[in-house]
Amino acid sequence: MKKISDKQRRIIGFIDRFLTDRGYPPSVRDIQSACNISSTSVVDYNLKILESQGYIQRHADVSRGIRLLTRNTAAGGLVPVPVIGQIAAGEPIPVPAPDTWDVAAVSETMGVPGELTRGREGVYALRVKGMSMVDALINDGDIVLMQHVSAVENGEMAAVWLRAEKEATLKKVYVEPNRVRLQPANSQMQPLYAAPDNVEIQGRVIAVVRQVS
Amino acid sequence: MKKISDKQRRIIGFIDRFLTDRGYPPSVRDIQSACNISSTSVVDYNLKILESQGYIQRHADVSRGIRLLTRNTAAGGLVPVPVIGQIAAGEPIPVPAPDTWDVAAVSETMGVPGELTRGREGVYALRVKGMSMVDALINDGDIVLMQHVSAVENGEMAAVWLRAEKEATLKKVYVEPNRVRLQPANSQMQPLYAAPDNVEIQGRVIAVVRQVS
DNA sequence: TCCCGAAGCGAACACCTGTTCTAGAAATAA
DNA sequence: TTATTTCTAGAACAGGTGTTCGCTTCGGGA
Repeated sequence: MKKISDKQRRIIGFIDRFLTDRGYPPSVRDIQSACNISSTSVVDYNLKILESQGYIQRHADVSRGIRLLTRNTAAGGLVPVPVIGQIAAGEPIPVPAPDTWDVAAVSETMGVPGELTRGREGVYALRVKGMSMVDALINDGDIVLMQHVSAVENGEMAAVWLRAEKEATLKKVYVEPNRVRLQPANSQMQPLYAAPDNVEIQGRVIAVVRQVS
Repeated sequence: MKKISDKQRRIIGFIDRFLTDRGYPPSVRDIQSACNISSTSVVDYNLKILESQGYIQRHADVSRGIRLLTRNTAAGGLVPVPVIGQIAAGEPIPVPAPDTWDVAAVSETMGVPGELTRGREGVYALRVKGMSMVDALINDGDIVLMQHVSAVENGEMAAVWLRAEKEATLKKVYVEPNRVRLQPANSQMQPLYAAPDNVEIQGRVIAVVRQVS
C-alpha cells in the first residue's frame, strides 16, 4: 500500500467511524460534509485513488457501495460462532442447525480467533451449566467450542449423551471390544464404561474458553 | 424477540449474507429480487415489522440504511496478546515487561477476542506446563490470560508464588487473619493455607483457553 | 354467509446518490 | 517563466431507492 494524502486518511477514518456507528457505509455526500470537502466530485476523485491503492472497494452505481478493506484484516482472525445453548448433565444438546445456521434463530454470537476453529465447518458453542463436567476440567459457566460430528476417533474429547442415564457429559471416548470407555480428562479420575448402544456422540470438543473475571 | 414469519427469516438471512459478501447492506429492491418478493412495498412492510421486533434498525430516507442487530455481538476486534512464557509448579513466572512489552523479546503472540480482555492493560498469556494446576481446572498445555497486578481482591483467581515451597500455582486468594487461604477452583478439593509473607501475587487470571484438538 | 385484520400488489412520487463534464486553481517540474 | 500534473469547483444528468397510496387477496372467526 502506498502512502495517501491527509485528506484521504481522513476519509478512511470517517468511513470506519461511520460504519461502526451506523452499520452501513456513508454516501459520497456524507463524506463530503463530514470531511469538509467542497464538492462531491472531489470525494469521488479521492475515493477512486483509495480504491486503486487497495484501501477500499467500490461497486459502481451502487449507493453507499463502499467496502473498507482495512477493516477486514483487523477482524480477519475472528470467526463468528453461534452460541446455540447450554449443556448440562440432565439435558441433551439442542441439535445444532444442520448446515447454514439460521442467523435469526441464534440468540447470541461470539467471536473466536480463527486459530481455534482452524477453518472447520459446523462449529458452535455451548455454555456449560453446572459442575458436572469438572472431571473434564470444565467449570460452570465455561464455554465449549464444539464441532458437530456423529463419530469420533479414539481418544478424542466429545460430548456424549448417555441414553439410559439421560445425561450429557464430556469425556474422552475410547471404543473397546463390547464396550465404550469414557475417560475423564483429568487423569487422576477413574474411567466410566458404557454399552456401545447407550452412548450417542453429539459433538467433538475443539476448545474450552473460560472467562474468570 | 418475538417469532417472525418465514419470509422475514429469509430476509434476515439474505441481509446477513449480503453484508458479509459485499460489505454494505442491500437495498429494498435487492431484497425484493433475492427473496422473490413481488413488490417493494411488501419488503418495506416486512422490514418495518422486523424493526419493531428488534431484529434490525432502519434509518428513514437513507438508501441501504439497514443495520443488522443480531450481528453486533460478533463484532469487536482481535487483541494481540504476548505469550510471555510458561508457568509450571517449579518456577516463578517470568516477570512481564512493565508497560510496553518489547515486541522483539516476545517469542509468540496470540490474538484473543476483545471481549476477553475487556480493554484491560498489561494483559499477557502463559502456557501451562505440567498437571499441577488441575485443581484450578487447568490442564497441561492450557493457555491462561493474565493481568499483571501485585494485589488482588478476595476470591480472585491469581497466580501465586510460594516463596518457601518455590512453587507457582493458580488459586483463589482469600486474605484471612494471620494467614492466606488458597482455594482451588474445584470446589471438591481442599484449600491450602499459607503465611502472608510467603505468598507473592504475580498476576490475576482473566481467562483460560484450552485447545483440545 | 359476512366481516375484519393481516398480508400482498403495482404504480407513482420525490428525494438520494453515483457519476460525469467543464473549467479553473494549485502545486510541481523543466 | 512555461508546461505538466494534480487537485478542486460547481453544476447537471440519470438512475437508484425509500416511501406512500389505493386497491386486492387471503384466512380465519362470528
